[in-house]
Amino acid sequence: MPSASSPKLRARPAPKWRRRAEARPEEILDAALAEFTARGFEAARMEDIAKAAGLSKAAIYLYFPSKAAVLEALIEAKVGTLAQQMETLALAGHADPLTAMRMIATMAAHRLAESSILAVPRLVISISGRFPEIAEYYRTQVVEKARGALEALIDAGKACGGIRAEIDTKAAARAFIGPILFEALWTHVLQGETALNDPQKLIQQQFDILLNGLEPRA
Amino acid sequence: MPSASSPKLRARPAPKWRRRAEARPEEILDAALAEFTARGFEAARMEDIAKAAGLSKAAIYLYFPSKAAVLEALIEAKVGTLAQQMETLALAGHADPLTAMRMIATMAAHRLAESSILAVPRLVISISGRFPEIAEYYRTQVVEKARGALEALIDAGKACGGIRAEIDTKAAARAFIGPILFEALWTHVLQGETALNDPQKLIQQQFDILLNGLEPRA
Amino acid sequence: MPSASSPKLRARPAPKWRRRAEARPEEILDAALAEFTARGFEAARMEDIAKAAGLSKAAIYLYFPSKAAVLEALIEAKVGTLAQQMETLALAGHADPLTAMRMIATMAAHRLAESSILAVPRLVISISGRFPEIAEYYRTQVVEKARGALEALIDAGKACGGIRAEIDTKAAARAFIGPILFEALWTHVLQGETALNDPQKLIQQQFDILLNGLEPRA
Amino acid sequence: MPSASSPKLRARPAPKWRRRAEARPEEILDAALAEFTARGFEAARMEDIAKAAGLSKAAIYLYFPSKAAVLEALIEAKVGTLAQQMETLALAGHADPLTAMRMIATMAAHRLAESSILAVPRLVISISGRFPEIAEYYRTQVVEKARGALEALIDAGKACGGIRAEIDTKAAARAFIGPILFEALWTHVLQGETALNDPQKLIQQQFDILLNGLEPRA
DNA sequence: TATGAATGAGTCTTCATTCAT
DNA sequence: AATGAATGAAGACTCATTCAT
Repeated sequence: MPSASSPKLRARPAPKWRRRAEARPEEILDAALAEFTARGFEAARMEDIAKAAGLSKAAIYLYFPSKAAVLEALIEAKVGTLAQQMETLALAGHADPLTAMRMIATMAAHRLAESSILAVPRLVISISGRFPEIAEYYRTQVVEKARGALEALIDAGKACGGIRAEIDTKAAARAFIGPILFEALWTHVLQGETALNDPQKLIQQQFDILLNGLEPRA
Repeated sequence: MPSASSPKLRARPAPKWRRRAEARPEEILDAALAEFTARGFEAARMEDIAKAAGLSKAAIYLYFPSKAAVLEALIEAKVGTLAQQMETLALAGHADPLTAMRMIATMAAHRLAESSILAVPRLVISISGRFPEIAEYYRTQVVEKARGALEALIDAGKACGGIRAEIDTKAAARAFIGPILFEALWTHVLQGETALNDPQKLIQQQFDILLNGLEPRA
Repeated sequence: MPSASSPKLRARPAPKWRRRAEARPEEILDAALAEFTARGFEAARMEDIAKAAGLSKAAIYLYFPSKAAVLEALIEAKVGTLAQQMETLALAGHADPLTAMRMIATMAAHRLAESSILAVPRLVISISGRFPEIAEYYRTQVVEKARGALEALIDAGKACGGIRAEIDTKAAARAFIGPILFEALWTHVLQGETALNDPQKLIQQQFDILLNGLEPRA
Repeated sequence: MPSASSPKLRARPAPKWRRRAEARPEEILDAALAEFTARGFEAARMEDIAKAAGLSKAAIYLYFPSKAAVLEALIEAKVGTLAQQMETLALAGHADPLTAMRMIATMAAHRLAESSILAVPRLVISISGRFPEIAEYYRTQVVEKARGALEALIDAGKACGGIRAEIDTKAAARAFIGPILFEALWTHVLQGETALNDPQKLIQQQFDILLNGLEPRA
């Protein structure tokens, strides 16, 4: 993460104390995520974050040098977990790529039903104007990795004949991810009625189209 | 799925002296959109909006009672143009639904290449936490309408045999919209390298998958 | 009235136009009195005064150079009427001073029942901190005149034997005015239950005490 | 009928650094009283109050949520002291009611000579239009209590024969309080020449009239 | 480590006042 | 004589951040 790239984000001086520094920061970040997504980065108040984390406002500054630093650390932390999960998943399924894709989609659909899962990407979208480096970081660390893994899967599918060879890999990845993403935004951001409450069926339908296409087969 | 390219999105150079008062609100909204998307709603300063619109800070309050009211009016105004465009488009193509869909997608891909097009939906996403009613308004007035129109098109396609009858309409709409939306977010929010600079090809590939599916035909 | 005594009150330049200047100003002053007493001088908005007077905000400035000038003119106007009324009254009754006093008190009690009557003195009290010259002007032009007239009456009463000669004139005036004033403040400012709704009785009781004293006569 | 001379009405020189937080609210209220009475509630600036109290503007908001809240707290605080003083005084003198009344009047006259004493009632009058509840609060907590105590005294006087039985108690109270109140307003609000600089004589004269009446005894 | 107290630098909002018409 | 439009200056209130303890 480009931690000092933003000119207003001073690098935090490696602190000497940081004793219980393993427990506290995480609590703070959790609280911050909640506040940031509820009210937006600017509108979120350090005091509320502190209260939610069970600290005093001033104590946050023992762990993070500024509000922006909290945001950065927050993204960084969430990204860590995510990225590796994805790679594992994708690598797991080179044997039978299509089955692997269906598993991935099912899992994704399940997790996207919980609204907290979308919190981070939503936050990233909302602050992307003010913190482009964070958006970029998220893209490279999360989305691009996931995309890469998915594309590898699709290539594997093409290799073993489950997927037509002439298909553009990027387009296929997009066709796979896009609908799920759309449903997630629709549900959690725009608060529309969701198809996510029956993930099994959602994925079933999606895969039918994805694999067989809209047109009737000859 | 986006939006009338307001030709005034860039604020015009502030004129030295007063002009027709009827133009003012629109100028203010254009300036506001620019500031809101650049910095976020909270971080945008009324003074900057005013300056960009060529007015004094206080003058904005002659037209809108508060910052939040500017936001609301902004969304409302943009939504107005959008919604009707969409319906027109969709209704236009019941004769040959599949061709119509391809046209719509091509047009969308073209327009999404301009980054200003995504400004409003992005703004909606970023403020959806603080102003859920606005998000809902946007959903019902824009997204739901567009979705409805598209679903009608798909139903027409099913009726005339161009689309398999057993396909779920909602899923098909999702499969159509999702990838385009994903590419737009990818490009403008996450700033990844875009496929949008060759919209023709993008749509070509997308439709190939959408119509024929990933699997080889028997 | 010390019209330019306050350094912040510029003397208004004798205007050339002032054509319908006889009707408008009075309407403005009436509206101003209402707003000033309802909200206080500072909190009263020129726009509300204008609206109440049936003009545009800007039009007030054709008649008065500033908000403070409106206040001054207002006091000046109200004082004019009051002062002469009082003198007339007092002079009228040198023949039978005690009867005259009773008449004055009765009339005062009647008029003080209307809450609008107290509006000006109340306003004077409330702005006395910020505009000491106005307070002084009011004292000299109204209260001192009234007091003078009343003291003359009391002196006349002493001369004709209706009032004990050894009584201090100022103290007698105070004893006469004070209770009425108190009742008025009590009623209109502090909103207590009033004795003013039976002015006849009020004055009866007051005069009994005033003339005969609290102690039993020998 | 006024009030405990708060010895801190003049703001103390602001100390360089923090002191006991418990003292702060009181300091703020003292400073606020000074500013409110000098300029009026609306015209008084929070910054000036803060400066006078030796704090920053923002610090006031640690203790009071708004300017109006400062006003309310101010009145409440001053009222607290006052009310109990009055009751004590009045109860003290049931043995010899007339002597007690003379003592009360003397004390009142003495205290009214200090201009700070009238500050609170004056403030109450000036804001009564905008904050009627405060005026009412002041009436019930202060004026009505004082009046009640005084009326009890007068009733006691009637019972022991020092005051004529047929006299209306309320009227007598008014006749007692009114002149003192008038002199106070006259002196401190209208800035007339005062009789208060010889309180002894003032009370002497007042009581002569009050007890014996204006008319010569037979 | 932790915090209560404090503040400087803003931001929205209001309003008396001006001016072109 | 009148006003719709505009603004400069000001004020209440907020909040990230600091500091003494």
